[in-house]
Amino acid sequence: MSVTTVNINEKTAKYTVIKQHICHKIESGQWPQHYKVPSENELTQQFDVSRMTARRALQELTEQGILVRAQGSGTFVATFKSQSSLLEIRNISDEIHERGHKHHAKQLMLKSITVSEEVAILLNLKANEQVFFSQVLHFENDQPIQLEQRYVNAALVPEYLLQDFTDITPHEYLSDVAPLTEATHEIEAVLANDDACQFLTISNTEPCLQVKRRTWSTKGIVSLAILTAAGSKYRLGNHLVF
Amino acid sequence: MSVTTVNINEKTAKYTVIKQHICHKIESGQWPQHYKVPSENELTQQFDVSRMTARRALQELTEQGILVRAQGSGTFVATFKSQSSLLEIRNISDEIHERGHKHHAKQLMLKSITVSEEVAILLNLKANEQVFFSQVLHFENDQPIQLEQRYVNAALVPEYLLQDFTDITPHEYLSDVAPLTEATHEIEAVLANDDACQFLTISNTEPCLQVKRRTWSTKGIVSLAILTAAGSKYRLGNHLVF
DNA sequence: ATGCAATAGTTGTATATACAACTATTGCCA
DNA sequence: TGGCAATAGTTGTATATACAACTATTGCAT
Repeated sequence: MSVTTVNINEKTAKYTVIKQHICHKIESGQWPQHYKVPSENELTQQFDVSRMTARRALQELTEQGILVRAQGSGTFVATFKSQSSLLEIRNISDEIHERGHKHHAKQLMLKSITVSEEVAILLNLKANEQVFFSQVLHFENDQPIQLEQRYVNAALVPEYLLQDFTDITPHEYLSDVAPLTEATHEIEAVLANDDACQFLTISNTEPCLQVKRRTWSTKGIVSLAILTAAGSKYRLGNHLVF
Repeated sequence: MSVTTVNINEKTAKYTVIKQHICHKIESGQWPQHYKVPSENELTQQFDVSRMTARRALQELTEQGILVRAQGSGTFVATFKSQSSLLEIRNISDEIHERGHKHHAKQLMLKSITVSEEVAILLNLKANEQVFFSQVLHFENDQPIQLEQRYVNAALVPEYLLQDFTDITPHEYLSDVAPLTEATHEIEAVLANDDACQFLTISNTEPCLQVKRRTWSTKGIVSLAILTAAGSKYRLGNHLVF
C-alpha cells in the first residue's frame, strides 16, 4: 500500500534555508562588511548538504550583490555603502495601462528625412548618412503628456518611415526590428521650446523633464529619442516611461 | 617529464558556448518570441555535455530575462517588447570621484527636530512622531550642484542629529545604520523655491531636477530625501546620483 | 464522445565525485 | 633573512545520477 504525502505548507528548498540563514546573519549585524562567510565545505558540514547545494546558496546571494566571491580566497559580505538603486525605464503604453485603465492615444505629428550634420553627430554617424525623424505626441485621457522626438539611423531601420504608428509605438516597432539592444540615458530639467510648449499646451516658463535615450544594437546606434514631459503634469513614480 | 600547458586565449566554458549559441539564434531572428527552445536533454545531446551544464546555460539566460521557463512545459524565448531599461541611482561621492578626480565637498546648512503633521504624513508616520531634518549642500569644485533636504524617522535612527556629516554623507550614514533597505523614487522637473535658489545660486526661473527618495527598512520608512539640482548645471548621465 | 488514468516529457532539487584554477600560507634551502 | 617551492584551502567547471513536481498527451473504459 502506498501513501502519497502532500505538502500543504510551502516547501522550502535546502538552498533557500541556507540563504535565509546568511541573510539573517548580515541583517542582524553579526556578519559585518567584508566578513568572511563560511566556505562551501564548511556550509556542507553545518547544514548536512552536498557542496553543490551550499554553493548554490552562495552563488545566488552573490548575484544579488549581497556577497562577493574570490576564487582561491573565499566568500565575503559585500560592502553595502555604495549600494545603488535602480530606476526602471518603461514602455509608455504599458505604464499607462497599469496606472489604471486610462486611455493611451498617440498622434503622429511629423515624419521627415534629414542629412544634417548636427543630427549625424548626435547619432555618432558620418555627416552624409541619412537619418529619419519622427515626432509623436502621447495622450492620456485626451490630455497631451509627452512629446517624443526621435532620430533613427536609416541604414539600420530602412523601413522606419513606412510605419504610421497607429497600432504600435515607435519604441515597440524598433524593439521588434532591432531586438536585444542596450540603451544609455540622460535626464535633464529644461524649459520647453516653442514647439513643445504648443504641443503640450504649457507656458514657456514651465519646467519640463527631458530624457534623452540612445539605443544600440550590435551594428551600431539605432535611435536617439528625446522625450519631453511637463513636470507638473506627469509626475513619475518608481520608473520613467518611454 | 611533465608539461604544463597554458591557455593564452581566454578559455570559454562550455555553458558559455551554449549561451552564445542561443543568443545568436534569437538575435538573428531564427528563434522568435515564444519560440520553444531545445530542452535540457536535447541540448545535452547536441553539445555533448551533461544535463547540468546545459541547464546552467538556460538558467543564466532566464535570469537575464532572455528566456522564460515553465516547469513541466519547457523553455521559451521571452517577449522583448516591453523590455525595460534600468537607470542606476548612485551615491554622489562615488559619482563625482569616477567622473574624473574632481573634488566633492559638502556643507551642512541646518539640523532640526520637527513634529509637524505635514512631514509626518510624508513619512507615513503618526502626527506626533518625531522627525529629524537635515539640509546639506553638495559642491563639485567649489560650485554648488545639489541641495539635499532630508527627513529622517527619529524612532529608527535616534542618533542621526549627533552626526556632523563631515566625513560621510547622510546617505552613507543611513546605509550603515539601517542596511538592506529598499527605496522608491519620484522624479520631477520643478522651479526651485527661494531657499534652493539661494543655495544653488540660480534664478527662480531656472528649471531644476528634483528626486524624492524614500528608503525603507524592515521596521518601516527610514527617510525621505529631496534632492534638487539645477538642470543646466548638472546633466545626468546613465544614472542619477544621491 | 466523455471522463479519467497512465504515461512520457520537462523543469526543479539534491547528491557524490573529479579535476582545474587561483590564493595564501607554510616550510625548506641557500 | 630572503627567496622559492610545496601544500592546503577555496572557488570554478563539468559529469553522472536520482528522484520530485508539474504539464500535456495518449489511450482506455464507460
